[in-house]
Amino acid sequence: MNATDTRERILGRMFQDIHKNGFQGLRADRVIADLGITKGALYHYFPSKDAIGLAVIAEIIEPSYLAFFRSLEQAKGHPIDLLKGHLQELSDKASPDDIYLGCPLNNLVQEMSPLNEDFRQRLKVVMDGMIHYSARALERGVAQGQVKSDTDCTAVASFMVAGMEGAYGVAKVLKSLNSFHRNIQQLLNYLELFRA
Amino acid sequence: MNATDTRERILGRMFQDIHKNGFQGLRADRVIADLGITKGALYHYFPSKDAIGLAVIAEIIEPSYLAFFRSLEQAKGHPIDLLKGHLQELSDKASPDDIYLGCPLNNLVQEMSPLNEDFRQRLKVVMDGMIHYSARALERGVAQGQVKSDTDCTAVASFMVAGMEGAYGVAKVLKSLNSFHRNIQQLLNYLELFRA
DNA sequence: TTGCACATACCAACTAGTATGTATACCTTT
DNA sequence: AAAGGTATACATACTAGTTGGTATGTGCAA
Repeated sequence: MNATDTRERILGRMFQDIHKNGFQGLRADRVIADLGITKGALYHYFPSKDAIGLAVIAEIIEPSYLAFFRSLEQAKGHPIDLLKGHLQELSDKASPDDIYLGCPLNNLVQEMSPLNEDFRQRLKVVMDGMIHYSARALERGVAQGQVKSDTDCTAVASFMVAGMEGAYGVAKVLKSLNSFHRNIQQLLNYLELFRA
Repeated sequence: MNATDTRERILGRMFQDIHKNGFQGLRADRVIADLGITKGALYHYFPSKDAIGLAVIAEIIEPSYLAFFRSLEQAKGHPIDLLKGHLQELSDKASPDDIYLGCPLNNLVQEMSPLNEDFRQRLKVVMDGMIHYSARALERGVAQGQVKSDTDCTAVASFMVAGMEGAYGVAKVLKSLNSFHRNIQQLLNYLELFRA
């Protein structure tokens, strides 16, 4: 077991605990007991609880969310199909647990944005990225005649992200995978409106 | 100062504190210090912290959210106009603080649904209500030829709520009232699609 | 004189964080 | 290659400050 492994194991479990309990509900003691390590190990890698949360955002959440949206820059194909494909995949792959625990990004956004400016800014980077890359893809679509020329690309991209997060949230209270599927479907219908 | 007043003063401040800090971040000590009362008063009215949270949902959040949607049952006028009017009002009246602190309902949904089944069920009642009354209004619209006959009213109502919550969430991280306005506008455009 | 509406004082359990010890790998010097 | 020093990667034990909750007392109105 080398150092990198331990750090990543810690981060992984912290992510899971935050996903379920929120950052304020995160209990470092619970996680380290679960991992079979001690406080010495934890505080060797992270100076504080806040640092753990920020590391989870930067090293786990941000990469996993932005991977797809960044890939839009080089992706070939109709931007609306690409975006719809991604949403469809989210919908298809969502497990009951994914729905019950909600979107990790959205959870942290709702909880931490008003409480900690460092958190908010890190989360904003992710959200901005998702919207930005989607909007750029749509803009290229406009330029290529694939997307209606009067489309407000940023507004559509932003609403797509909002609809997605909202779909997670509603499904979470209702504890209903079907609700998620239905709402994503409505979002897909919405996106279709902008095809040229 | 009679008893009812004290109870409601407590509940009101608890709501504010929860709105900002979340339920897990709620500190009873902070609130009672703020109100100038003591633990004796607090625990005279509420047996536990959970009871406070549930009372806030049942007595403050639920009535304030469902008031409009219940009113749809007797409301005259085009259902799409009624729904759009409500969203437009939310958009117009939203203060920077409303956006920064987010939607109280959505905040609690994200935080508490996986943690406490009592909370989830109380919150689900509110969310179900919003969707249910909206869907019924749309169905009456279908019957009266105001709404397209092939409309999946529940799906549209559900997505409207999701879009609304999503709009709050995105605006919250971005700390942008404009983002909220834009996303609500997109939601209004979406609703317009179903006018007969 | 009984019950309601609080106030006061207190506590047990937790929780992030620290101070300190130690085994081991690695690197340098002789 | 052996010796010796040093940084890394943890483990152990402890603490200070919270935090929800309780036990008990008290003024007052009906």
